[in-house]
Amino acid sequence: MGKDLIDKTDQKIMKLLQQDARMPLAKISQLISMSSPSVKERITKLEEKGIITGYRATFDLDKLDRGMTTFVMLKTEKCQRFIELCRKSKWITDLYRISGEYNFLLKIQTNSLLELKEIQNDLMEYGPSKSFIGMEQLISNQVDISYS
Amino acid sequence: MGKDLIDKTDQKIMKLLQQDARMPLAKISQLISMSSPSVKERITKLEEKGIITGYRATFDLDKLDRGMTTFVMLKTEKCQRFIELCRKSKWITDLYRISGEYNFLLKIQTNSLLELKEIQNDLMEYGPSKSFIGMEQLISNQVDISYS
DNA sequence: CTCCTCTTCCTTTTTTTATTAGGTTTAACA
DNA sequence: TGTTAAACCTAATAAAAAAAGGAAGAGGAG
Repeated sequence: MGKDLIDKTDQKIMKLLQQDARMPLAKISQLISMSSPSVKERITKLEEKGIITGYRATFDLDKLDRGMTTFVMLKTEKCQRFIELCRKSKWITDLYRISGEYNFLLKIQTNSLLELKEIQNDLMEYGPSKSFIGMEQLISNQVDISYS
Repeated sequence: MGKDLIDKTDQKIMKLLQQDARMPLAKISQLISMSSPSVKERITKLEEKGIITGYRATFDLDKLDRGMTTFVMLKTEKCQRFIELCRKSKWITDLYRISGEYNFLLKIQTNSLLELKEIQNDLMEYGPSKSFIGMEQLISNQVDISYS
């Protein structure tokens, strides 16, 4: 039925699109030695199969006054309400349900401790939590495509 | 000197490009009621200012046999060597230096516990660590652009 | 084996999109 | 008040994407 195999060529295309989602077909086709209609056909198939899920611009969070990263682990029983709160929050960029002592792991991007304090206040009522300030991002969402 | 102000229009453009980095200028220009050369000019400036840092394709990690997410917090004194190891690792997609009891926070994407076990072995020699399995990603890198 | 079908790729043509050129308006400021 | 710079526009040109049509090869069924 659903054979989602991707070959070496697909991998190369995906790698290029991961680096630059707006790279023209002509350039991709040149880099991997394949005609641009064929490249396009492969990309379309990868999209249809749901392997490529989208294309996003990335921003410099410092320049958007969101340079401060904080991770929070939190334990709560009011899960649905908590998730809603996170979705509405302008500062929470990532939310995971996790195993272990805590239920959730949040990534928060704020300008300063001021906003962070406000968020912490909101979170407090949901249960105990632990926070870590992110000092430096050394690797950022680098998915290695080779052999999948 | 470097006034990095972005206005309402820039925000709208950025929001659209965050949703779909490959949206044609014509569509953006229609959605925000501005001519496409003007839209292009703004995008170019946002890139030049370093506010827009890139465009990336996103993938379904399940379909790439990388569906399992694990977070590891680790304390080590061999920082440089540890960072090198992480950079070389095919499975580690994110690495942060953090404050507190642990030095580093890693995000690991594997197929199964098997690969995870191998990684844990490698990590062990660097120092004590704590792991959490990510059960579900509820919010994924959603940066709210409004008022920056 | 041989015909059929499906996939993948190609080249060529057409359509769409991006870029450039040139000009208008407005605001800031000497 | 004249000058400059920024931001926008329209129109023309250049570039890229999409569509059309077809060839080559792999695998299955008779």
